[in-house]
Amino acid sequence: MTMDAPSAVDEGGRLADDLSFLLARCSALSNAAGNAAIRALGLKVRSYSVLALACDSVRRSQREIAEFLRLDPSQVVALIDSMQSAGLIARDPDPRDRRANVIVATAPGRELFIRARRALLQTQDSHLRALSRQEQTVLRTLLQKIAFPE
Amino acid sequence: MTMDAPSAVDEGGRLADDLSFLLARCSALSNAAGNAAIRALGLKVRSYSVLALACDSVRRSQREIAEFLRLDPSQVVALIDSMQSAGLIARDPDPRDRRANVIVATAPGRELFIRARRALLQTQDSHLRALSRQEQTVLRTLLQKIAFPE
DNA sequence: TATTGTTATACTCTATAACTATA
DNA sequence: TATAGTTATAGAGTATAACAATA
Repeated sequence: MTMDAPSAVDEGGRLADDLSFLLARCSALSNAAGNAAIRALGLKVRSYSVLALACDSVRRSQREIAEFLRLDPSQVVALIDSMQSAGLIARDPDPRDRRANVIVATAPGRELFIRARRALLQTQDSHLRALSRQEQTVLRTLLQKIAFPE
Repeated sequence: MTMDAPSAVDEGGRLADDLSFLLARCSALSNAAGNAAIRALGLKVRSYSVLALACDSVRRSQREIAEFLRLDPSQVVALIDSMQSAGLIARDPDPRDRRANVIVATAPGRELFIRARRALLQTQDSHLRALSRQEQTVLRTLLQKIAFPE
């Protein structure tokens, strides 16, 4: 019993203890910092993510990119359009399924990705400086369990 | 050296290992599940968060709510308007600063909050079932360090 | 029949600037 | 001068349905 006993509604209901709220706030902070970090490169966190997948050795269709980034496939069309216009990625027809396009990064796209990744890592380090390396590893493992459940 | 050695770009650059991406994806999943869980109550995660703060024993101004939820103050106006029309919260003029409103929940608002919190906890339990209780506690602590740095 | 990419559309959310009344 | 709340508005993001080509 403290002097400032929380009300009945407060007990266990504090927003600051709510995992969903914390995820939302951390994600918003991270997204804002990330956008600022790569704005000079003409990228946002969203387009950077597409670029990262296009650089990955796993070749992915637009559909797979949409699922991975939790976007509607129709949204991915516009994203890919603009990045293709900018010469960062290309639509590679899938010979095994003529409906599908595999999204691959161009050489300039890969160079930009590497620069953007470097810029993001620097701000992440300053933004996540509240966590030790070990804590960051623990956080990564826990988030991956939620993000990609078996 | 595995048979499927990652490309040079892949090394250390996999999106699935990126804390910012993981935060975004977890937040998106959590937000979608949360919205579905309380849709029948006429709430979304956003309005639920406002309601939770209005129920808190700490009396907050619109400005403080905006900062806490990482929203622009102008967005909070519309949110509060609709929730006030629904009779869930009230604008309580701050006698010490006649510019400011303190946002407080009405009795129906508190009842709805309790029901919504119950609904959310149930889906959280199913959504976060990938984590043990102990892991959830660790995750909460780590996220709080990022969300509210000293 | 079902799926991939696409288009179109409407809706919500977000960001910005400006205004008022207070401080 | 600066701040709390408000208004207006343009832009970005989101959700939905429908379509052609292909499976």
